[in-house]
Amino acid sequence: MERRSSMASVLSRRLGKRSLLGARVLGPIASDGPLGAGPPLEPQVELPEGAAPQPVLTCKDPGSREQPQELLQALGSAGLQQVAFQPGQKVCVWYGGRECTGLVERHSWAEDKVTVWLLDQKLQICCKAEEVWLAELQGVVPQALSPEHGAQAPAYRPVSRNIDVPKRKSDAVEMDEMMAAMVLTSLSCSPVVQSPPGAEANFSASRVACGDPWKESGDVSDSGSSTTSGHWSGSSGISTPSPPHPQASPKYLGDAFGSPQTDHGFETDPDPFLLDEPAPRKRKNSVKVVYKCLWPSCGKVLRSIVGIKRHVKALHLGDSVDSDQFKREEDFYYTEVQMKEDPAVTAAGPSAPGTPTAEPAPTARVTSPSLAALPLPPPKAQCSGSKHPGLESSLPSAALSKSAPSSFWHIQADHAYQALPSLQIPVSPHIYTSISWAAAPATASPLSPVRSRSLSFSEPQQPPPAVKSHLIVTSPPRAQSSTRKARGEAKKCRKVYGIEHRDQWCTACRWKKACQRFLD
DNA sequence: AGTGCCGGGGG
DNA sequence: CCCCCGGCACT
Repeated sequence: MERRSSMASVLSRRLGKRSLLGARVLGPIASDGPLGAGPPLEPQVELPEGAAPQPVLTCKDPGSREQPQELLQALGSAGLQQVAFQPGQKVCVWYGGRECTGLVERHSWAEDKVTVWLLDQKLQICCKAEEVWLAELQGVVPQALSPEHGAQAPAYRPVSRNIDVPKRKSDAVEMDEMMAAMVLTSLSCSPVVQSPPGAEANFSASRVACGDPWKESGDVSDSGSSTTSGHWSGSSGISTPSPPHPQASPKYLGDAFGSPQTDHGFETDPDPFLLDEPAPRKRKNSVKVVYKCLWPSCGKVLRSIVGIKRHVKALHLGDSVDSDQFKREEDFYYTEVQMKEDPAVTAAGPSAPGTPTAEPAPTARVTSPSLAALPLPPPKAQCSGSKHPGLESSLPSAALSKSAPSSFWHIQADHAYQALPSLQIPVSPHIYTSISWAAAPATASPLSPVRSRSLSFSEPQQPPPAVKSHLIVTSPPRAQSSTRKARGEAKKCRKVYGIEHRDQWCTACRWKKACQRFLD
């Protein structure tokens, strides 16, 4: 009745918005695969439009290469060689357990991060500068591994500095095993992991293994906040059973099994991790990076990776862990923390990062050396009164890792709808993932989440040659009123699960709201 | 016709 | 809040 009347006004209002949208500043972003069609948008920031065109966007790195002297120092302390990577440079990265070559997308000094386009993987990752080395430099090639990549040997690899790096016979399978082992290990031993058990479990090895199953665009970048809808459960192949959390929501489990596409075991929506620089990338120069030992009652803080590794290895791991499988285990026992200036780090001992005591996200950021991190249930979520308390708290990683297609993240994601800010979650002592739920409309982050592709959830479709990421328009005239999300090309719950399994949809979808699970 | 999702509305 | 749904923009 009156709805009608109000409708009118609403309508006009809506139209207004829509028309704006209709104008579609982001035209190209939506579906037009080809980027050409787009309006005369400026080259726009970090839009890695396809790896194809040489990515030399020299122009604008958001607040990057400025004058991070401090950082340099910090790095120096780490005893690492510091290189200024230029966009377009060919480099090697230790990613997913092996070296991958790629092109430098940009080098953010402030973060000491380098965004690299992995050619083989067709994805972009963001890692610490230390983990990247110029491909051209034929320097001290440490191990004799990467026989295959013989082409360019790493001139420098952080890890190998003190400790013999694992590089074994680059074997995908072995890699998996290794990862699995690591995961398990950290799962059972790691001090911090206790609370968020699902953690490592999710961190399935399979996705870490470079060049493999993890969908093409499985990028993992720790770059600030990445829009994420978090979800998906473990890997298909490996089901890391974690004894601790036996019971899962019968409901979800049930559904999971019943669900037709459960077989996939995971629903990846890699995009979330896409590289979207957190708008406020700028960091105070006073950032200090330290590495904290996460061993139970240790909490030692060192300023260099090498140092911390040595510490962990020597004091906690001992030499026993020698089988190459564990060589890099130290990685799991320390965490990198970037602090503003706070000398209080040391005191942080008690509240280990992995603990639910989520640290005030902004201050601490951690990156995993070379492992792809998976999103984890934000520890915070629990606090923020979510409705499935039981579920979340006892969310069995195991359970979800195998069949529940959406159980775990599903749940989390659902709440995401409720607008979670953006937090970083510890995935494992040393692996953090930052997630930020796109509650972005408000913040006019010019460079906001960019989703590139739709996750091929139930169809093994091959990724197009180049990962395309649509950039988010930053139309100068700030048409950021783009309230209505441009129709995503990604699959949404409905498509994925079908109406029959509506109960598996994310709540947002169920409520006919913007899908939070497969956001685009 | 089918979808995605904004704006509203009911309980 | 949680959940549903009319309706409209898009596909």
